[in-house]
Parts: sequence; C-alpha cells; structure tokens
Amino acid sequence: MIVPTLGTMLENIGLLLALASARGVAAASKALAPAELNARSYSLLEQIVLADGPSQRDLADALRLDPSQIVALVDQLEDRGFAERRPAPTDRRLKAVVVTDQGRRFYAQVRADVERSLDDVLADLSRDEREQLRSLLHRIARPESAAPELVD
Amino acid sequence: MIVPTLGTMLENIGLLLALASARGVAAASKALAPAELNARSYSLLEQIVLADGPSQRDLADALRLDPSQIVALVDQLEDRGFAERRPAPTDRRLKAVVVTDQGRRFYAQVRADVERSLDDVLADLSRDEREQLRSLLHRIARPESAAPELVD
DNA sequence: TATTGTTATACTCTATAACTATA
DNA sequence: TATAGTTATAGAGTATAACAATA
Repeated sequence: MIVPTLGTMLENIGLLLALASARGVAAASKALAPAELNARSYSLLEQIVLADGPSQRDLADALRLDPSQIVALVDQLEDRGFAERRPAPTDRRLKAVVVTDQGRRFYAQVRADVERSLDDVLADLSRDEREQLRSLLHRIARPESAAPELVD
Repeated sequence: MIVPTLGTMLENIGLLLALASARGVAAASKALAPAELNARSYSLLEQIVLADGPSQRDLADALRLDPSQIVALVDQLEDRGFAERRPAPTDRRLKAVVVTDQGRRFYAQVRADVERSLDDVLADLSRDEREQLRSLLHRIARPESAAPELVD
C-alpha cells in the first residue's frame, strides 16, 4: 500500500453519508436476501404497515421515489400477497395501499433480522449516540420546512 | 392526502441514512453539473488531491468501490488532464494516481461549490451538530476494527 | 388545468467473471 | 498461489416522457 492513512484524512461529510448509507443498505440487503426482499421493498412495506392506507403518492413522497417506481414495487408486494390496492372513497384517482394479514406477519418476521443487521452497522455507537444520529439524520432527511425537491 | 403524518412516524435509521445520503448526493450533483462531474468522480478526485499518489486499489478501498470501476473513473480524470497514472517504483503491478496542476486548480474551484451545496443540506444543523454528525458517520463508515467488507 | 396512477424507454450504476502481468 | 489492473457484460436501479382517468 502506497498511502496507508488515506481513509483517515477524509473530511467530506457528503461522502461519509454515502459510505454509511451504503453500509446500512448492504447489511439490510444481506439480512433480507433469504426473504427475497430488497432494502427498498422492505422500507415500502414498512411504510404501508405503519400508515395502513397511504396513497401511492404518499409512498413516493415518504421514500423520495418517483411515483412510476412505486407502481412496480407495489405490484411485487401485491403479487406476494403482502399488500392490496383499494379505491380511496374520497378521491377516485387515489388508490389506498393496505397491508394484508400475511404482509403484517411477514414484516414482523423480517424486521427482527433487519434490526439485528443494523445493530452490527451501529455497533460502535452507544444507545445515546444512536438516538443522536437518528435525530440529526431526521433533520437532514425530513427538514421541517418541507419542500420535497426530488426533481428540480 | 390520506395519511398526513406518514413521514413523522419514521424510525428506521437505515432509511434515514439512505434519504440523507440521497439528498447530499443530489445537492452535490447539482452543484457539479456545470463542471460536468458527478459526485463519485468528485470524491475520487478529492482522494487523489489529498493523498497524492494512491494506488487504484487504495482508491477502491477508500471509496468502497470495485477496482474495476476505478479504472473507468481514473480514465475520465486522465482524459480531462486532471490526473495521471505513474508506475509505482516499489511494485510494478501498482499504478500511483497523481493529480496534475490543472486537476488541483479544478478541484479547488468545484470544491467551493460542493461545500456550499452541502451547507444547504445541513442548514438546520449548528456547527457543533455538524461536527457531531461527521464524527458519528465516520465511526459507521470507517470503523476502527477495519475489515473492509465490500463483497462477502 | 392539475393530479394520480400507469406504461414504456433510455440511461446510469453496480456486480461479476475472466484475463494479463507481476509478486 | 495471490494481487493489481483491465475488459466485457449482464443486471439492477433511476430518470423521463407520455397517456387515461379524475379532480
């Protein structure tokens, strides 16, 4: 190795964010592989379980994905019997995405595996530090002065 | 909107990391677009500027990319006259990647734009909080007990 | 006119395997 | 036998535009 301490001179917080995120996604993906789910579909299922009835537009906003991508992801959950599309009573353009009993059970199972894998990623951090990190990230990922700026 | 508070019930720190990272990359990409550089190439150039002589393997480790991807990225920097490959004197398998004067000037220019764009992303955080975040992320992205685990 | 869901498509990224030259 | 760099390629992920139905 020519430069042994390359990594230690890193200051760029943007790169640090990207590297930490990549580690988290990799760990979650590995944990989810046996269930044939990827990290994005897991997060989508989680949103559906927690909200129980969001429109696809809501899901696109929550995950900062293009609505056209939500279509395929919800299709997959529907094909596996984990979610269903229901016409929204108030606005016939909307489709409410609801979790099925089977989907709720499945989520409970895989969630334990995912959280264990994230524990590994956060192993060096105390409980307090994890809460700090979560709070700081929340203010970056979901600023109070909303203004979603997926495309600009 | 069916569920107004979807975003606020988010606990998943893995998703928060991914969203925050995506915001950072998007902001940096936007700032770098006029210079026809993407976030990854910027980080690569930064490593070369800071280390001045890393092997391509070093760069792959620092950015957690596959060595085969570094080839194309270094090619691009070389084509634009920002970096050069030099045979390493100690081991003829290695190629030391060094920044050119032109590359150093270019980096200084775009760096200001990137840091300004990251300021926007971190706007809600105080100086102390940014330092906290950087420190926490560093311990996730570059754990002391190294063991790079790109592929496993 | 604007918005939701949808389809199709092109583009970028990423992962993987195989090869060479050197050690 | 192992490592650095390289090439090629297939797959996953992403962005974009256009359309029908509804508001």
